[in-house]
Amino acid sequence: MDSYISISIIRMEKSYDSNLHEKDIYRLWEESGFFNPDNLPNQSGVPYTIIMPPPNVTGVLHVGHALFITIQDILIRFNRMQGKRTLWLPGTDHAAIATQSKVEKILDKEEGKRKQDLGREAFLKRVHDFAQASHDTIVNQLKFMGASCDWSREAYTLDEKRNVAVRTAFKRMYDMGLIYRGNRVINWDVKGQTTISDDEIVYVERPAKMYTFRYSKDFPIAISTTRPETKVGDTAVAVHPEDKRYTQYVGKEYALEFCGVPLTIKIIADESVEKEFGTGALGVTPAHSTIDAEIAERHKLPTKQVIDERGRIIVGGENILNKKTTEAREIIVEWLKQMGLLEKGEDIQQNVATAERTGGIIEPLPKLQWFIDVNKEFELEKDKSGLLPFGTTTTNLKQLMDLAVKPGLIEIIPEHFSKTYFHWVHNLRDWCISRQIWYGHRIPVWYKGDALYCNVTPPQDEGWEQDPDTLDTWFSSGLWSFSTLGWPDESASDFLTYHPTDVLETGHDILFFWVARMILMTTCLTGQIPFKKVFLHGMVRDANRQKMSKSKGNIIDPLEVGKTYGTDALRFALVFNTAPGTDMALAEDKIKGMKHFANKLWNIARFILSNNTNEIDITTKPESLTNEDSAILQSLQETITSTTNHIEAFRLHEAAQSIYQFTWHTFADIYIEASKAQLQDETQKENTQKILIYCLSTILKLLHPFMPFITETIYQQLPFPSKQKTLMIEKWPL
RNA sequence: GCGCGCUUAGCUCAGCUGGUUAGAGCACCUCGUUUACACCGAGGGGGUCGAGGGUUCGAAUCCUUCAGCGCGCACCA
Repeated sequence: MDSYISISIIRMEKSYDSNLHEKDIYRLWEESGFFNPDNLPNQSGVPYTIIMPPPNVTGVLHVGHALFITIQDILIRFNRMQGKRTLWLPGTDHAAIATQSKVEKILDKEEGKRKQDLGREAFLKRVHDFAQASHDTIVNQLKFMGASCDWSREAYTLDEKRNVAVRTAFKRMYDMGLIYRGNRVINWDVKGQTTISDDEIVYVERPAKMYTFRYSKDFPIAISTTRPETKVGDTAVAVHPEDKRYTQYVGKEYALEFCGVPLTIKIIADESVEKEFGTGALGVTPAHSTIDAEIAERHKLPTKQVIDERGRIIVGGENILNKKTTEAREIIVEWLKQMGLLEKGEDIQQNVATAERTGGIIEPLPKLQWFIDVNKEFELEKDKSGLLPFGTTTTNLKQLMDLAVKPGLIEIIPEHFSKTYFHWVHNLRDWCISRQIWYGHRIPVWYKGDALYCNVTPPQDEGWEQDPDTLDTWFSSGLWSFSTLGWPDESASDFLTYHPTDVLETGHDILFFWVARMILMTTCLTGQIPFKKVFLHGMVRDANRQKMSKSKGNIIDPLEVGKTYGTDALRFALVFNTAPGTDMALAEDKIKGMKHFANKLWNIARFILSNNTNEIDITTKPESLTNEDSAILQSLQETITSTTNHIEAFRLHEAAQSIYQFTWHTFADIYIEASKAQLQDETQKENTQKILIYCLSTILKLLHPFMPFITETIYQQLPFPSKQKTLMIEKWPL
């Protein structure tokens, strides 16, 4: 019986206990240096790059982060084992508005102070400290999840190198005429006291009242609105050109007094007006509606701002002056009633624009801001990726974004998301990039009187003042694929070696925010595509398909379940039975089931290693196979092929399924059971031992990208004298 | 209004270019402690693949209509 007991088994507990191994294993990997592609044995290998979507430094990682870490780590480990020079570059995102408002909240709650009480510099120090602490937590969590990223290249969207990239990008695009400063109607977040982009708006359905009235008794047309208070800023009434009810009035101008405010209203005809809506006549408020501003531009109408940044009325007599919009509304409605001008007040459902971050109402108002012009024609100097049709060099940003996504350039997976992408691109308007917040990249523009100076470095002479605004966080995120690789130094070896990157893996919810902006910035500034594939994952929901949120109490904390069931079990549960791009339901039971699988593997290894397989010469092939031997070897070969094909086609769920089924229900259930008899037969014993150990080591390799910790732990127990220092760089089986 | 997606076993979902009796995990039922594992093994029940129509030798898979659910974008005067 002695022969069944070996040294190996003594070092393997009866049931796999992840907490005994994971930390040591991660340290082993880090010390090996192989996270850094410069240290990989095969320096002539083809590069393979993923730049990590930087998590916001606003808190701790949630299970959604756990999902992206898992998916990217699988792709990275798979490609590394295939001998590629594999780089997974990690980083974190300063997330300007999100981080600043988080610190503002803490400041208010804990000290009852506002940021102005501290001043710009002291406040920024607070934000910086918060971001640093948050960053450290995130890094530890990434390591906990087993992320095999190259920490020596770690980047932060607001560090010095990225700042140089941002200033350079701004300067170049300014010189190309793609960045301009203009007074336009923007989305003003009254609560957050900043502009935001169109994509940061969330529409919330609310009940509202739609009023139908005339400006004055003499005015011939009634109009409808939910916002009577803005009507003090009207400069026209627009009707449809073919609306016979009103043709007689078109072109006429009326001077009148509306609630104490003198107005000059011109009646115009514009195609954009719907005859059927309301009275078929639209009161045009050029200063406080994007649509109206466009009409005003077409008809050369004057713009009159009547609401300011505090969301208060700035015209009129004491009755409305300085009042909040909602208060002014009531006053004006009351006035309309008294004057007998109000014809109707109906209850309707209305979509109100709110700011994604603060939840505050968006007040459209005119403001001098910085924009990226998406329609302006320019010369694309170096078209390295072959974006433009042969022979052409002029383009615009919208067209570039359109051209970049197609077979041979950028491929979006799942494919149907490319439709969503094109739809967004085609409807894109100029992107407002300046923000009135303190935390972020300061706009590299200085003013002295009427003079404006834009450059990467400040002007040398006295008296210049820098623009107080910062840039939209997505401006710097848009540079992420190349600002992390040494750009603006285009001869930097990382940039030359690893760009364009291979895969961008991220959630489909930030397709516009981020993916599209990266394509815009990268094609424009480098003439290259940023990545070859965009691999989108879905949202992680709870077992009942509900969104996870603190208030619902249904949050699964990756660290907590990782400690209970093992990180490998969590990782496997996240990809098992989950198709790309679709939302997934994650129940704790599922993770538990995957823990059982890990334990199964553990015991398979214990069984094999306790059968003296450490004395077996695995360099020679087994001979005279039994039926069971042939069957398992063939099945293993099929598993290798299908797993490889599935991963290459981004079907990680199928790959996981394939390994799971083979390991448990073919290898363990059938072959190991058969081997028990074969091991008793002296003529078959050695062959069987060889096959067992061969299958085990192959399973470890196939499974390693998915379950790196347990596979490495077992690998370290294998008897091969010729094995690699870590399983991480073993050769992927063929 | 425009667009996208989903509807397959009790639950959560796979099913890649149409091809043998439609799969997995969990749950359920029966039996079982044997060189690893009860976090296990052997066996089992359970689906007219949302509904109708069509293409095809053959459809969960392709086309079409409809219904329900979810999401995105736009409008919202």
